[in-house]
Amino acid sequence: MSKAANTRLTILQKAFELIYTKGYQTTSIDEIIATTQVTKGAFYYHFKTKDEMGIAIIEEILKPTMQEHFIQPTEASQNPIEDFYNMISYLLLEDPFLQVKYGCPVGNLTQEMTPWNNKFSEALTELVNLWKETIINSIEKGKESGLIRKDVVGEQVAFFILSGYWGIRNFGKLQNDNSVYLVYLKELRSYLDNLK
Amino acid sequence: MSKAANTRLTILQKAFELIYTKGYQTTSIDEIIATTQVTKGAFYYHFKTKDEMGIAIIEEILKPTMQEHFIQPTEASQNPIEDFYNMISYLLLEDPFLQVKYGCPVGNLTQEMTPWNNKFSEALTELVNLWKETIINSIEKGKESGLIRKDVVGEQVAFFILSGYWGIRNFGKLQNDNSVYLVYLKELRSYLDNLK
DNA sequence: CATAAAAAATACTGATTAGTATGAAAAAGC
DNA sequence: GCTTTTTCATACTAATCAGTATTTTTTATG
Repeated sequence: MSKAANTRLTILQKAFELIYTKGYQTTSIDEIIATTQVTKGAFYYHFKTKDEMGIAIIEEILKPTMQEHFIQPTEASQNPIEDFYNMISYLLLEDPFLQVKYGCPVGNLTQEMTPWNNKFSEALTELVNLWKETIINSIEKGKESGLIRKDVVGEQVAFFILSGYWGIRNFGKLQNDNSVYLVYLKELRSYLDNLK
Repeated sequence: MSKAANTRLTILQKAFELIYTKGYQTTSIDEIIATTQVTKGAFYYHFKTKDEMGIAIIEEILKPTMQEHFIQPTEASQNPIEDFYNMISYLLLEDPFLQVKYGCPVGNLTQEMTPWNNKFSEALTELVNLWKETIINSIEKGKESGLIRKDVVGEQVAFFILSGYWGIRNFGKLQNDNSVYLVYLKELRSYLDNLK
């Protein structure tokens, strides 16, 4: 990777960490360049505005991560119900980057940036739709293989699972204690079993 | 109500509206006093800091509203499952103040202010716990009256319902279209029926 | 009405914000 | 090596921010 490309990636990664923990609006460019040891000239060479950097974080950091961790595993799945549970459980309890008190990066950005910033809304919508469609496809496969009841509606379940995940992440932020995750997961288990 | 008390209440109400639509951090005191037609001297006579005003909004606007609209109706309920659905459905589709694109005021504040502001966390936790406990009590009553299965765990269901609500509110913000609510409500109906 | 206290008005401050103007260094192309 | 383009560095600006200092007006109380 060229030195310039490295500078750009460093900015994106460090900025993302700051934004995840502090929020987008309250993370200043001065703070970003201080922690990255990059000058303002360099920053504005790579990004025309702060928002352009924000979009780049979604496209170049969040999107690939989501592809790798959620989309591909789910697509390869043979047992949707088991894998939905494992996916959520992994995200809540085991993912090494995510922390209870900081919630879900995508959920946070959605809450903070919509409905005022169209660019953010579009980029985030694309991200979320990707995840949603993958879940729907997985449910359809499960219905064909007999693991899921035929009368289950994929879209409804997808929204229900993802909503619950975003919501419990918000509870986690509030309580800063992953015991809420454990309670939630028990009920998720029960809900998912009812799809069989 | 004295003129002073009226000034204070006006500030709280208008500030709350601004914060609901724009977010807390991005709503400035200058903006609040501009829309309320109140001077800075008056504002800082009533509130020592911006955060003190924020807490007052939670205590004096959000809390009474929640008491009136969610707590009392649920406590009076004879049929928990039906009333849970109606409560969520009302909030999503009928409440005259709430708007799809702005999400849930309590959820928004939680996302934005935790984990950095302890005062906010405490005030919001109190609010949410009130709601949660009311749901749990209602479930217990439902179990006694035979409307809900005995093996249902109240706390799990409470978290599941509230998480789903917060989450779908965030989806609403993202899509700015209440069709996501309709899809969500269908699955909620199905989930709740499984508690019988 | 007189006085004291409460309530509000005005003008300011220092810090922080995103973004810019300009020039210097580094890298690439020939 | 020379030139051009890319990449980065420094110093600045105008706007906005939460909060303060001070004074004036309004209200309550005797």
